Amino acid sequence: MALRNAILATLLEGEASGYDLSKGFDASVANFWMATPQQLYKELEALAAQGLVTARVVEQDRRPNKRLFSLTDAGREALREFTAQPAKITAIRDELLVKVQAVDAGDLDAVRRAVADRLEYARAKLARYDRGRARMLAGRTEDEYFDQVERIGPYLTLMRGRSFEKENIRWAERALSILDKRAARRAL
Amino acid sequence: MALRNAILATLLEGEASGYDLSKGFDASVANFWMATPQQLYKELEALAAQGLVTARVVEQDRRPNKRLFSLTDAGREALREFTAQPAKITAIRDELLVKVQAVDAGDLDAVRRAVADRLEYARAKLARYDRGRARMLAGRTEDEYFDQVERIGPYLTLMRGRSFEKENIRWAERALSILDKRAARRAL
DNA sequence: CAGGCATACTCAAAAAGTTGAGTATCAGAT
DNA sequence: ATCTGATACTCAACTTTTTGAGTATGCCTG
Repeated sequence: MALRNAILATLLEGEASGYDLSKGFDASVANFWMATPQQLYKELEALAAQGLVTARVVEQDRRPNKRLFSLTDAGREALREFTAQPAKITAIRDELLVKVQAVDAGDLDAVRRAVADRLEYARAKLARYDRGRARMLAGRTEDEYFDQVERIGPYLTLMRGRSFEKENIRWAERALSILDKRAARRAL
Repeated sequence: MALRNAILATLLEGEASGYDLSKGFDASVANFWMATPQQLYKELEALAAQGLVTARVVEQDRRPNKRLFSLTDAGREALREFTAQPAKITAIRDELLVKVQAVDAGDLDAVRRAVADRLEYARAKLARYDRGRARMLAGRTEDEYFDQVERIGPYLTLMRGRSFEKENIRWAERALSILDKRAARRAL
C-alpha cells in the first residue's frame, strides 16, 4: 500500500517504465522507498488495473519495447488523499546496526569491514546526492530555487537522503576508530 | 531472519521477556530493528524451539507470570556467525518522505502537520537518547567510557539512533520553514 | 466503584516484501 | 567470435511483517 503511493509520487516527475523506476529513475523512488524490480512491475500492473496509472507502449529499435506509465486523474486524487492522512512513524531496521550491537560477542573484524563497506557506500551515495542537488539548483541558491520552481517535494526528499548519508559517514568514521581501538586492546 | 538476530543481540544485555522487548527494553531492540509485539513473541517461540534461547517462567504476584528468555551457547554462536556475514544495505522506507515528495500535488497543510508531528516525535526521542547516553557515560567522557566498559556495541548503536533523530530535527525544521513560505505564496 | 491503563500474553488472516530462476535483444569489449 | 553487461521484463515460491481481535489480572484515579 505504501509502495503504491511511492510510485504515484515518483510519477509526478513524469512518465516512467518499470525499468526506469527499478534503476533509481533519477534517484527518485529509491530516496524514500526502496523496492525490488519485481515488486515495482507487480505494483505498476496493479495500479494500471485500478486506473491510477495508464501505460503506453513505446516501440524502440535496438532495444526491447517498453511500457511507460503515467498518472491518471484518479491516480493524482489517490495521491492527494494519501498525503492528507497522518504518516506513521518510520521503522528503523538496519542490519548493520544489529551487527554493531552484537560486536562484543561477534566477529570484530567482520563487523569492522561491514562498517567500512557502509562508509564507502555512503560516500558514493552522498556524491550522487550532491550531483543531483547541483543539477536541481543549477547555480542558484536554495532560496532562489524555492522561489522559482513549481515543485519543492523532490528537493526536500533529496535533502533528507543527503543528510542521512552524511550522518552515516560521520557515524561510520567514529565507529571505525572506536572499533580499531578495541581491536588493538584485544590484541594485547 | 533479521529480527531473529536483533533479538539475540538484544539478549546480550541480559534476559528479557517478550513484553520487555516489545516495550523498548531500555530502548534496545527498537534502536535498530522495530517490530510489533506479536512478531517478537512468535520469534522468541521459534528461537526457543531451535535452542538458541531458553525460557524460564517467573511467577509474580499481583501481575501475570512472565517468561524470561536468555541466550544459550548455540544462540551466542548463531549471533557470532551472523556478525561474520556482510550486511546488506538498508532499505530506506519512510512514509513521511513519500508524502513530502508528493506535497506539490497533495494537501500542503496535512503534509506540514505530518512534518511537525515528526519533529515533535524526534525531539522526544532525542531526549530519551540523551538520557540513555548520560546513564551509560555516568559522568565519564566517551574515551574514558570506551576504556572502561566491556561492551561498545550498545553505545555505538545508541549514537547512530541519536544522530538520526538529530538530523530528523534539523531537516524537519528547515522543511517546515520552506513549506510555510510555500503556503504563504499559495495564499496570494 | 467504574473506567482506563499497565502487565503479559495468544491466535490467525492478509498484505507486503524477498529470493531465485527465467526470457530475449543488442552493444561493446576481449 | 564469444562473452559480459545493459535494457526490459515475467512468474512463482517463500518469508516477513502488518493488522485485528482476543484473554486475564491488578493498580490507580476520579
